[in-house]
Formats: sequence, structure tokens, C-alpha cells
Amino acid sequence: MKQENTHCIHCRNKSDIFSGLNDLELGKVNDCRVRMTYAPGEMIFKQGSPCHDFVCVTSGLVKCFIEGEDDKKIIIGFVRPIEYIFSPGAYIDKRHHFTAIACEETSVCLVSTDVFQELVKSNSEFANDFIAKISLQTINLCHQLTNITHKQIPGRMAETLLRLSQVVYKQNPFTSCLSRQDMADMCGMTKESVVRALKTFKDENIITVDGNTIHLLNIPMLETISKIG
Amino acid sequence: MKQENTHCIHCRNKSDIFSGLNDLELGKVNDCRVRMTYAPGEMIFKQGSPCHDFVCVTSGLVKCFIEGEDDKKIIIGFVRPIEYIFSPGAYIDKRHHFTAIACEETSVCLVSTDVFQELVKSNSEFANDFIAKISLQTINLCHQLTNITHKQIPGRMAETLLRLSQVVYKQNPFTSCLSRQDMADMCGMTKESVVRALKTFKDENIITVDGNTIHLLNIPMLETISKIG
DNA sequence: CTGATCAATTGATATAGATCAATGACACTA
DNA sequence: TAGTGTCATTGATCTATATCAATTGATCAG
Repeated sequence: MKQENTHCIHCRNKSDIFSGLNDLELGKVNDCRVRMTYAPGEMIFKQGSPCHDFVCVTSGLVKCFIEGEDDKKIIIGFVRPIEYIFSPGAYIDKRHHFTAIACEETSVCLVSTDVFQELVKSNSEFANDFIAKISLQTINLCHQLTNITHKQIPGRMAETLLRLSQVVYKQNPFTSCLSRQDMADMCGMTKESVVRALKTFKDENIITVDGNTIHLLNIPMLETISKIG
Repeated sequence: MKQENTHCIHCRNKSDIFSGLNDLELGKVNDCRVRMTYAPGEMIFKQGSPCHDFVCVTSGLVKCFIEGEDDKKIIIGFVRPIEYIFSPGAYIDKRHHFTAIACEETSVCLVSTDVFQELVKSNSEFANDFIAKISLQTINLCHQLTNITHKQIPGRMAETLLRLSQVVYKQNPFTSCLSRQDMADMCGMTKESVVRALKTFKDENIITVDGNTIHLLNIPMLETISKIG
């Protein structure tokens, strides 16, 4: 863990919102920061638990999901390096409103919410960037709401595949560590429906599926399917 | 329109996030502010249009909804006096990501996003309050996502009724100007399903419905129905 | 008063997708 | 090597809810 000893000032894995901080401010962050690594499947924080720290993902992949009754989940986002997890409860009730779990081997830096909020107050550029990030999260939630509410299975599946390839993995083909259930939880369907939808796309030569590797062959078609719902 | 000439400094209808501003700052707001009134059904801004102003609702009631394909809508919130409409695009792409329509006769103050963002930068308390408000919006969206995705019609209807009574109108019984279609758009169902769900609740003596007035008779039962989905 | 318009209601029908159940495919271990 | 657990796959139902169609009020203009 060479990075363990790296000072935030020299850290190359700085989330972009930190680029505007001066050395003094980064010093404060460095002093309170705790570095952690998580194995695949390990929980970083749980919905409902007290929110003491902001989490910056420096390597790996984290999935964030809302837990409902009866083990029902909704995955609201994935966080990749170098990006913060914005837990909205930090400014409201000091509780996490969703659960974060490491999908792959993941390292993070935890920064105390007190220090973080101090920075928001003292550095207006930082505050501005922070607000932009939360705004983006809001826009994404709106998007997900329409995807789940207004579209049928094929549309939702198409959108999910495009999102995985273009936003989460930024690759095509991409190899994911997500189960069929995870994909189902991204767009409010069952794992069986995911299997059937993938099979349909496969039969129509829109994608190929080989284990956990999915190749999107006809992206315009997927976009059309996603659009018409 | 007596308020037309009132200076922000003396305005009693100040949104709480403005309470921390000094006279100089309020002066800036006052100088750029435009006061508008809208008749019921009139549009305040439309999804996709440029976002030049923040909107503070000083009287009336505004519904905000995402527009999908084929006239499909999702109502993501209602804004009552004295509360801001937080349009997340202001910090991202300068576009509105949902539409706002006056439900009742409504007056608003429009404040230029430039001035607003200046205030966020210059006044850390203001920034802090603003972030708290956006965070709340995010939490509400998460809540709505679970309500729509994880619950069946009775649960969604129960939750919607509780929300109307406890959050939007803060009355029981309450008289709303919303159509059945509006209620349907709050929780992703059809207007026919709303009618049937209301009828079921009425038959079970959980509520009474008289035109646009709804009385929640058995709130614990509604909470149970909402919880079990 | 009389169509005309629009929302609410009700009933009949269709269907998308959930649920249930069985099987297959691996990985792991004892 | 058999045994166990987990996940993916497939097929056979079932059902919640959308859709479609018809009726009833209510409101409004002339």
C-alpha cells in the first residue's frame, strides 16, 4: 500500500472537486483522512447507519443501492475512481440513505463530514463544484425514475446495457462482475426477466453474451429500443 | 400587488435559505428579481428550456414533473410558499430537467442564476443551506423511486394519499386541485387504477372522498398498507 | 335549455411480466 | 469423487394492472 503514506497534496488520485484546494486545505483533509480497502462484496456503509465520513473511491468499483422491504433493492449508481460518493444525508439527518458495497477489490479514502463541510464553507470554488456533483446525482435519479416508470422490459434492459457499457465500464465489450440480479436491480425487474431480455437481444444479433462479458453489436438499435420503451 | 414594490429586505415571504443574507446581499437579489403571477395550469418553465432563473414560490402551489415520451409524466414534487424550486440543471447544463406548472393562482419571484450562484460563493451559510435543500430533494427522489419500484397499487396509493395530506396540503381532510391523472402521475399508475384504489379504500372506510376533498379516516391503516406494499 | 366538452367512473378484456418450479453449470470442499 | 451451494437458464402458470370502451356527471357557451 504505497499510497497509504502519500500526502493528499501529492496524491494523483484526487477527485476533481479537490483540485481547487490549496495546500493548507489539503493538509486538513490529509490529517483526518482514513484509508481503507474492501474485498469484493464487502460493505462500505449501510443504509440507515450514521454518516460520519464522505467516501472517495481511489480504486475498484462501488455499487450504491437503496434497500427496501423483503430484500428488494434498487441500484442507484456505481462509483468509480476517482469519484466521491455523495451521501445526501450528511446535510440532513446524518444518516446514510443508501448502502454502498464494493463490487471489486476497492480502496477508498474516508474524509470526515465535519472537515468536508468546513471546506465547503471556506472555499467557494469547492462548494460550487460540490453542488454541481449533487446536481448531477439528482439529474441521474430523475432519469432513472423515467426509465423504470415509463418503459417496458426491453426498453429498460437496453438502457441498462448502454449505461453499463458507456457510463460504468466505458468499454465495449465489457466484462462485469454483476449478477443477473444486480442488472435486474438497476432497472426494477426480476433476474428471470433479465435473462429472457438478454436472450432476445442475443437472438436478434443486437448483443453477444459470453459469461460475464457482454458485447453491444448494434448500439443504434439499443438506443432505439431504449427510446421507444 | 402590494408586494410588487416590497424590497427583499422587508419581504416577509422570504424563503428560509435567505434568512442568513445581509442587506447588501438582499439588495443584489432585489435588483435582479422579477415578480410574476401565473393562472392555474400556466407553465412556469418547461423541461429542456434554458435555465436562467431560480424560482421562489411566494403564493399558490406548483407541481414539478418530468415529461417522458407519449405524454407520460412523473410528478416529482410540489412546491409551496415559501420555498425554492431547485432546478439541478443550473449547475450542469443550464437547462431545466423538469417542467413546472402552477396548480393554483401562483406568484413567484425569479432570481437570476448568476446572482444566486454569486451568493452561494460569497456567503457560506447560504451555500450550506442550499446544499441541504438539494440533499433533501435527492432523498425524496430516492424515496419515490422505492415507492414506485417496490410497491403494488394499494401501497403506492396509500403513500400518495399520506404525502398529499401530510406534506403537500398539511391538512386532513384536504381539498386538492389535482386530477386523478395527476395522482396517477405521482406514483406511476393509470387514472383508472387511482379511481379503483380510492374506491377500495372508501369501501373499507379508510378514507372518504367527496369531489376533490379527501378525508383520511384511518391513517395507521394507510401507513400499514404503504409499508407492506 | 341544449349540445358540447372534459373528467370521473365502471366494466370487460388483454397482456406484460412476476412467480414458481425444475434443471443445468460450475466452483468449492470434505 | 461425490456432495453442496450458488447462480444462470428455461418452461409453465398466474395475476396485477394496463388498455379499451361505454356511461355518467359536471361545466360551459350560446
